Amino acid sequence: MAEVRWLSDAEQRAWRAYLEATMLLFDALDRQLQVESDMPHGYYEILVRLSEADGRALRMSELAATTRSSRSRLSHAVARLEDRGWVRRCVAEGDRRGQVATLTDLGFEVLAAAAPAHVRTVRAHVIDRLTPEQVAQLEAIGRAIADGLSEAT
Amino acid sequence: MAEVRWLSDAEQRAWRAYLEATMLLFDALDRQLQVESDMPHGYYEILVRLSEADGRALRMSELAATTRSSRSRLSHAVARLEDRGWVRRCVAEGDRRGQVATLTDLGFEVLAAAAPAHVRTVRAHVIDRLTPEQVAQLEAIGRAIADGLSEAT
DNA sequence: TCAGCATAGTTGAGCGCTCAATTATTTCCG
DNA sequence: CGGAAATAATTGAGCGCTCAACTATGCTGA
Repeated sequence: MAEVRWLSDAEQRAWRAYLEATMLLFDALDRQLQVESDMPHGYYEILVRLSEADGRALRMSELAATTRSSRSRLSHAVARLEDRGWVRRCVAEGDRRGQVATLTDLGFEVLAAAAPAHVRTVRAHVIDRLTPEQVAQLEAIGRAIADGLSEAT
Repeated sequence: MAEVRWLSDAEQRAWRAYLEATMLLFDALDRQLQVESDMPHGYYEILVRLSEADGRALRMSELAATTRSSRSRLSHAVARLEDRGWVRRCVAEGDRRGQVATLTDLGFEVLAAAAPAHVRTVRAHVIDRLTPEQVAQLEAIGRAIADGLSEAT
């Protein structure tokens, strides 16, 4: 094992600030969505991605890719969304292994009802607390980190 | 309900980049710690905070505050850490309602063994992918968000 | 052609977290 | 003082996620 390059003070402060912010933020987002719309943040993400897709439908694997979640996580989640009638699954044309998840009208309505309060929460805790420059910086930083983690194909 | 101020394109991109990065990152951190040190990231955080405290001990409520976790979460977590022999609990002097969690020698060793690989992971996925300026920006952004969420006393 | 491997997705056990309820102790103040 | 409220922490039910194992279908080449 090579030497460990510990974090400098500045790096440590940045890392901890990011961790702290993210922890508090994710808890807050989850709570807001849970209380006001009866769904965890992960479900909201799934509904959003489906709502943006052609025909409001996506293959399970595509949906897993865009939501950055494992196949297993998605399977469990979509199963529950289906129970609620927010999403419907059917076999994909041309590949009977595949499943296509489709957002139902009810699912779309639920999403439309949840979105305003969710966006307000994101604004209140993140966007509106940052300068436009910081918003741009956050995008660049996020991209740098995400790209590094994505390339692990 | 007031009008909704939806996110602009730039805001949307920043928010999604941050979400994506954080999702991938937290999954990666959790997996690394789980595989190499048999603990979730949350447990690591608890061990770190205890190791930095005077006498390697903290009141449950202080530990909850510094790790930004609920009392309930912490109770469950410390119960498991105690089962593993990494932490010990005893009643606080002067207030028999309180409990003091103390890092055991074994717990300290486990933390010391886990730390190098964890720090390498944080470097590889975050710090070393950012410029020093970006590290400073991340701290400022993190602080802005965390401060907003903390003030909800 | 068909065996072997790859791909798509599901399933169940086990764990950590949330919420609400609960226990135990201390503080406040009429 | 003594009862009510505040504080400290735990507990258990329920849910979402991970991992590993599994089913089912498609592809590929000797």
